[in-house]
Amino acid sequence: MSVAAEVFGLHRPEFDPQPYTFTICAPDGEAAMRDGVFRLSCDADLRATRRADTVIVPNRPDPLAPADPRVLQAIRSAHRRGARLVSFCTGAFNLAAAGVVDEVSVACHWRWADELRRQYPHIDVRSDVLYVDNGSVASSAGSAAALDLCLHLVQRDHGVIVAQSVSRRLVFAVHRDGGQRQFIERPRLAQSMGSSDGLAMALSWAEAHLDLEISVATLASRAAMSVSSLHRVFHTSMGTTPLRWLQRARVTAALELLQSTDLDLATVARHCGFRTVATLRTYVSQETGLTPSAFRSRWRDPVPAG
DNA sequence: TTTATTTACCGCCAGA
DNA sequence: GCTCTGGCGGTAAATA
Repeated sequence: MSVAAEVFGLHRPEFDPQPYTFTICAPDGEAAMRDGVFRLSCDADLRATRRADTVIVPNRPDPLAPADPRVLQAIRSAHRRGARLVSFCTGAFNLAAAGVVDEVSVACHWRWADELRRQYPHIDVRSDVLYVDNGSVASSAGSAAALDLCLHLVQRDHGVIVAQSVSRRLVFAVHRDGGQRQFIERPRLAQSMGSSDGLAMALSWAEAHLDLEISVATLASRAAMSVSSLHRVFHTSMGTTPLRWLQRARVTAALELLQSTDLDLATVARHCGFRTVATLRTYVSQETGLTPSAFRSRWRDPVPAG
């Protein structure tokens, strides 16, 4: 709940109009939070979901207890009229109970994934990723993953500049891709030899020098380890590969330049380490579904709407 | 969009 | 015997 309030509910004087209007609602205007540790009272009841573009379903206090039928009805109604549904953590139980994720994958906190599968065996439950965005329904694992999902949604709604502004205000250093693992394991190598510092320095260096041609071998050399070890460390600690990490860093930088400058595509490509505009186009399209020019046209206006 | 080339990934193995 | 590392080679993916 606090993640949603922080990202979507906070007043942001840097934007006019505000990117979002935010309302907390609950049956009877009250809800038990954090397994009943405290109760939240709010001004709105579930009728507020009838006009929302996005309905966020935070964690359910007790996934083993029956869901509140009024909440399920509100979720179904919102889904029917085309509102976007978002769940955090055990909120996935409510989406499943409402029958709105029968056809799509749903992410859930790893601790509750087996129970969700047991209760709803026909649903594709993802406990290995941070979040899943199916367009009309998005779901995430625990609280930190919820933050990743929220920033992903802000970027989808308002572009990379607004998302980065929100991220900075949160002092949230790195937005993680949804496909990354829920578990971040610290490699024993890093603990014993301090090589995590080497890796961190290598990644910092790469982010500061994206205009250079950086190969996996270069990254490995900067991190003072072999290519084989680099692959292992990436797989274990981040659930991705060196190249995929590098590509994401390049695309993020490119989107920022597209949105905040008038640089021509060749210059943007060069600044971000894409050797040709065609390569830039491929990755921007992959990430956003838009060509670089279309992305720029879509987000060039710094004042967000809606 | 297609094609050829380069590079990355990953499983396996041997050595420390 | 276990863990970690680095190299090799086949396959897949990326890139020009």
